[in-house]
Amino acid sequence: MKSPKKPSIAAESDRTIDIYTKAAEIFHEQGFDATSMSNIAAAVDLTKAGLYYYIESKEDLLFAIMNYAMERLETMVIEPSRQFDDPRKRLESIIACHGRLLTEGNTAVAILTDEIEGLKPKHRQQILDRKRVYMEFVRDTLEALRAAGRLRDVDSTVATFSLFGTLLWLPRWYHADGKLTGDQVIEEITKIATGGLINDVDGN
Amino acid sequence: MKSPKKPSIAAESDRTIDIYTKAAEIFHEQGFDATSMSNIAAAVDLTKAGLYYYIESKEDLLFAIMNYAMERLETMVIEPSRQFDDPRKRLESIIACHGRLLTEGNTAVAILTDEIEGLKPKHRQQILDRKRVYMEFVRDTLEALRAAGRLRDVDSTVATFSLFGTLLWLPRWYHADGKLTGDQVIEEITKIATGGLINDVDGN
DNA sequence: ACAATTCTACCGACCGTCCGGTTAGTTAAT
DNA sequence: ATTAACTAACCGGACGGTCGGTAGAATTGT
Repeated sequence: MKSPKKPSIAAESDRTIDIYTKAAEIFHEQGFDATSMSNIAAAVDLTKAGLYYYIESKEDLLFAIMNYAMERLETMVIEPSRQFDDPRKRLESIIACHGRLLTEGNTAVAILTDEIEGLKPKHRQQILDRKRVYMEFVRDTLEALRAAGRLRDVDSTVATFSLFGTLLWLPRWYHADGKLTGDQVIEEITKIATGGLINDVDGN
Repeated sequence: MKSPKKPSIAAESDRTIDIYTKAAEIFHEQGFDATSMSNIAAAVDLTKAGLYYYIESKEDLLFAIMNYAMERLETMVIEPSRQFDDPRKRLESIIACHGRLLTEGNTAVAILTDEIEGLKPKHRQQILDRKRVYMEFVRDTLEALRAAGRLRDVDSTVATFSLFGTLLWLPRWYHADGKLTGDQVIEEITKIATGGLINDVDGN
């Protein structure tokens, strides 16, 4: 009766997901290199050998976390935002969805940026390729704005990186128990980012 | 006749400065934890033992680099920008000066953000305190804009972090041999950031 | 003037520790 | 009896750091 089937991303067991989640948190707090497998094992109440019953290697664990994070980005940011035809609405959706992933504590997504160097070249390239797709989705959105005469006179590549910088920095300073709620922070960031990009001559 | 006195930051020898510079570059490329002392030693044509003639410990080396970076931020960003009384000019100066430090390859400044966890708690707190001073300088500038009725309706803390995010992300994607020059990138970032913050109703 | 001494800038070899990962075996439930 | 889910003990290797020593330049004593 309790979770009879769990056809998640790759049919992982509950325990495996628990390990991924905890590992992502610890990687996020301490960094990949500074985290030992014993640290992770202890956090999920296992010995190191017990942990290796579930995973193949440290690098593989990181790769799995990053694949999960990319899958979240794609299904929780790109897909929902793609449904907006209006480029401004689409841009706002990207910021809000991505921001929400980060403020709601999806540490895996936060790791995506910081720990890429921990991957072997082949795995790294796979993740970078998927990130590139995301980046070009954002850039295309900006270019759609430009085509409609609604983008300020800014380079879309620099604009995309600027937006990413703002978003990627978010999990390093935002804490859920601060004076602003996650939704408030997202709204502020949306105001700032769109204000810097959108030509507001006709007020929409 | 050749450099008779060199009263630099702390009267360091040429060799020491060379070590700091090279170490900063390698830390920036590979990360602090992923860099071994032998790596650094080889990069400055020394053995590990020879390297330890100049430094006390790996952590101490990182601390020295970060102190140097903070000193650069203070003298090359805060001090020159403080001379502008007009808050908009001051904000633009902050972005331009900080951006220039990063595009001109001051790797030490780039490290400041990413490798804080490598420091011992006491040293880390010292650096964080100095960074806090910088952050409040930026926030005060935004509040001065607000007092003059020239800031959009945005939270100044979130705005400061957003700006920092954009700047701190810069050295991770900008390469000097790209299609845009450093100055062009800085100008674009300035447009985007100020556009998102400044209330342009009366055009200045 | 020159030998004796001291100092600067380094090196080869080594040490204890910790890490990622393995192996051989145990336990508990089917 | 078999299998899934572990554990205690261990391994090779890399790491940060140390130690004893030394070539050569600089300084000092006479």
